[in-house]
Amino acid sequence: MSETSLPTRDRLITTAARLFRSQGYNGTGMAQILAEAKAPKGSLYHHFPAGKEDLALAAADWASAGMLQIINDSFEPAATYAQGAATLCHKLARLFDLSGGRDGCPVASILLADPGNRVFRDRAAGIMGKWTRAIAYHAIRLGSDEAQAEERAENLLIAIQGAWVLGRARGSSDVLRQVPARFPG
Amino acid sequence: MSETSLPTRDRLITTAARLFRSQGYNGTGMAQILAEAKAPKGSLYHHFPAGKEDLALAAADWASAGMLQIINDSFEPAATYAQGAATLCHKLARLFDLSGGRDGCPVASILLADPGNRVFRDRAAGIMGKWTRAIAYHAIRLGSDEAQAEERAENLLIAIQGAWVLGRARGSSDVLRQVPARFPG
DNA sequence: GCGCCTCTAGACCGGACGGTCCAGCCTCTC
DNA sequence: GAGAGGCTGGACCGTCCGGTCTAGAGGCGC
Repeated sequence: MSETSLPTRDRLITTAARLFRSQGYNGTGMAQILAEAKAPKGSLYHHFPAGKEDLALAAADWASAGMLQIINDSFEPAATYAQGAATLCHKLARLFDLSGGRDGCPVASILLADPGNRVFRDRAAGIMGKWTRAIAYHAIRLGSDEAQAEERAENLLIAIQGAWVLGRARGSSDVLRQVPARFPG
Repeated sequence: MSETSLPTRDRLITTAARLFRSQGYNGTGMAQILAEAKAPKGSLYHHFPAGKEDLALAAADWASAGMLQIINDSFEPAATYAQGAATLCHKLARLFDLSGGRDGCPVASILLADPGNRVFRDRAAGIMGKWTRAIAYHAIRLGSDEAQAEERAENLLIAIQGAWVLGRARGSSDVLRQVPARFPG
């Protein structure tokens, strides 16, 4: 965990993102976040006045940025859309394994715990929209027309989300690895 | 809620299943389940000695039986696999709308809150395996060979799970309704 | 040195959490 | 009618929850 050397605020965000992702928003207490981030309570409420919800939104945004990075890293060197999609699934499968076969979608686990929370839900929809647009952008760049690009991007995101759920249940990244073969569209 | 007239034990199971599904396992307190099921604490710990975990497993099993029923109801009258799959997605979309656009996979929301819990995770994997086998059974009945049936069933389950996640974020059943068109395989 | 402001440190709070316990009711059996 | 056992009702418990508050440490410009 190179989290250790970061400034307090970033340490809180990355630690919260990691814990929320594997234990869920409601399953993770502030005390644990504070302890693992080695930060006192005062600092947390200084940086995130609205408390847990503030921190969760920041953690989700941070996780989303990481996901966008992975999407771009996967598609940029790709010669075809299919190749980029395959690389993306492969990278996500590796990260899944690194988490001990536990971590699914970072945004879903943080922001979709209680869909009654409109702020969380809207943010989740916004973030996933960004992901779709990022994938669609590369699809167009790699030869798809606009309509097909949008469809491909959405299909890929649905498949990845489904694979994350099944993969968590089975504790295996196989589902994620099979996505490109199962859904070549 | 026709839950009201059921015997206490069943009232607890159905109420717990409903609340866990929309608020998550960790987001739902025993007090709320007890209040909405109109049952006293003593009864709960009489019927489910191990408490919340016991109740969650029973609720997941009950929800799984409901899902199997929907799968069978969808595929039995179908003339082709594609038709059965379309009916299934349509039925799930209707239920999704009835929940106010909130409820995703009942089993995932109950048993996958913390994948560190092996009992929960194994049960989730077992239940989803049942669903896959049920779908595959109908695929074979409707003309698929065994290998294709298994692949089709798994594909459909992945797509539905993904659509549940995206649908929750957007508060819309559209994703679920589009699954048959997006993933005809 | 001084005042200022950001950030740290942790004691403290009320309430909600899951769980225990037991007295008593109701029904079923003899 | 007596006794037994399944079930109910709810008081009660220790723990952990997210959040507040205040005292002061540390770096900055002047």
